[in-house]
Order: sequence, then structure tokens, then C-alpha cells
Amino acid sequence: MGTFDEAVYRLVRRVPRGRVTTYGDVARALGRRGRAARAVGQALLRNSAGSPVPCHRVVRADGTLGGYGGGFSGGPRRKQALLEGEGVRIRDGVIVGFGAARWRG
DNA sequence: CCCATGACTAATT
DNA sequence: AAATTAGCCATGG
Repeated sequence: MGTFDEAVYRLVRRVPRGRVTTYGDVARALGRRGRAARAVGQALLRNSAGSPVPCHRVVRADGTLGGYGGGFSGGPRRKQALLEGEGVRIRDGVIVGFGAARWRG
């Protein structure tokens, strides 16, 4: 524990199905780091594809999907498929009604 | 300890 | 409004 990565995983695991959060929000929820959005991305990158962490629910602040895996897990395309499967509507790579779908803890 | 990297963000131009 | 620049943070070599 105590590792930045684990803190990120724990928080992301709380995101309900059909909802999304942003890298920046996660960073902020962790507290003082504030703008550690990048580090959050790194943490998720290190995370394994089979982890209980729904990394696909973490998107960019502007509503775009952002990345997913390294092109190995199917890339952003896979991310979109997973989100749509949860009821999140996406159009042109941008989440429709992003503000509403955004999860707040 | 310094440098480089990356699933980011906000501010400028 | 789209494209660029600069800032920020954890991790690994």
C-alpha cells in the first residue's frame, strides 16, 4: 500500500458501471497531488488487463476516450466498445453527455 | 542524482 | 476554434 498505483486502482475500482471519471479527477481525489493526471495514466498503464480495475472508465477531461493498453489490448477501440457496452454513448470518439456520465464521489 | 517517458491538462497563440 | 507550448507527477534506467 502507499504506492501511488494502488491508491489509483482503489479509487477507479469504485467507479460504477456506466459512469466515467477523468484522470485529473482521480489525481485530485487522491488529494495533494492535484495535477498528477499523468502519473495516474502511468499507473493504469502498468495495470494488467485482467485486473479488477475498470480502467476503461477513466477518460480524458475533454470527454475523449484517451488511450487504452498499448494497442495490445485493442487500443482505444476496445475502450469504446466496453463503455458502449455499459450504456455510455460515444460519438466521434467523444462521450455524449459527458458531464452527466461523469462520476463524482 | 539526473534524464527520459507517458493512457494528462490548462493556457496561449 | 484548432494547433502549440509549457507545466506537472510518478517510475525506470
